[in-house]
Amino acid sequence: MKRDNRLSVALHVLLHLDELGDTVTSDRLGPMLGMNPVVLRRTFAGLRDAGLLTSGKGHGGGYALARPLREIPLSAVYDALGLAAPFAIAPRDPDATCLLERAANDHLQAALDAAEATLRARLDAVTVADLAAAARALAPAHLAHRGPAAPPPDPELP
Amino acid sequence: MKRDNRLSVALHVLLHLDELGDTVTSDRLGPMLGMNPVVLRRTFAGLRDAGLLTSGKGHGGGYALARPLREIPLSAVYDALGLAAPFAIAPRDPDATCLLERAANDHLQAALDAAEATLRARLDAVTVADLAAAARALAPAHLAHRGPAAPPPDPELP
DNA sequence: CGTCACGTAACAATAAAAGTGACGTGAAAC
DNA sequence: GTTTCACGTCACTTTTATTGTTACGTGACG
Repeated sequence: MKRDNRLSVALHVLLHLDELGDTVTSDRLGPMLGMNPVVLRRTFAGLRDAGLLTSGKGHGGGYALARPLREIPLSAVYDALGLAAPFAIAPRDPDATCLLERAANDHLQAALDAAEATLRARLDAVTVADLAAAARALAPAHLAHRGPAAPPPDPELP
Repeated sequence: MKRDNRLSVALHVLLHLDELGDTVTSDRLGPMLGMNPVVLRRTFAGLRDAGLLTSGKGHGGGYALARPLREIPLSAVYDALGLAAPFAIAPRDPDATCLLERAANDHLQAALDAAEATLRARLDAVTVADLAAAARALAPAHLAHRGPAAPPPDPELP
């Protein structure tokens, strides 16, 4: 089963954009992340359309944050990427005529919906700035120069 | 993103095995489900190893339930299939050296873990027999000949 | 002992994602 | 105004995962 890691990549990029505080080109970002620049540009299209980052052409062009990380909940990034569904499993035929299959699929779908709601609640409760703060907490010596750190987010909510 | 529907298929088969109350060969099941018999046998290997169904060779062989549906929570089927992870998204590199990436991946993984816990709780709370009851509730006229129906499971828990 | 059906391995076909090259467009630099 | 840069996007290739298919061994039943 192949898993999509665009969300992970997007968060990583947003954090680096904030750290650099500058516009960065996809040609620089590609090697940094070990990805093809074209693939990155494809991924960023959604983030740009969602207003999370800006893109500029020509000299001095590239990508930059459109707003502070504190105003970007993880769920906004999740939505911006337009991931069809977060699950690797799904009912075989949501509109099956067989009643037995229907009953199975209906309950399976309900369970998946509940799980997705949990995921979304988690992503809603944390901003990208919280991740930056968590990173600073991991290595206070190196990166403790970006303003007062917010209290590290509770790493394990109930 | 490709989604796995083996869980849906497995539940469907278990329900039909119960309805037929007999051993069924993969060559009969394949066309019924629009799947290749070999693929079904591959899928059933896990269910057999987990003790959910029995398989017999030769004349009169095929697959049959190893125990009543009431003793099979959906989570047992889920586990028996050995689905690596229920999610289509994942951190890009769980052991990243970049602290920013680490922070992002750690939180993403925690959110995914929470969602999986929700999914598992749902699958634990329902047995395959509950699905059969739900199917009977959908069409009381047709299939109401398999004993008294349990109350239909609450379709939307909090 | 012949047939049936599982269990598996090896291989082909298919499909999805990623990588690649090319080109148009707008913006800045010169 | 022309050159250079970098995005945006298309078309195409490569890669990888899953599924389908064929084949064959093994045990069970008649």
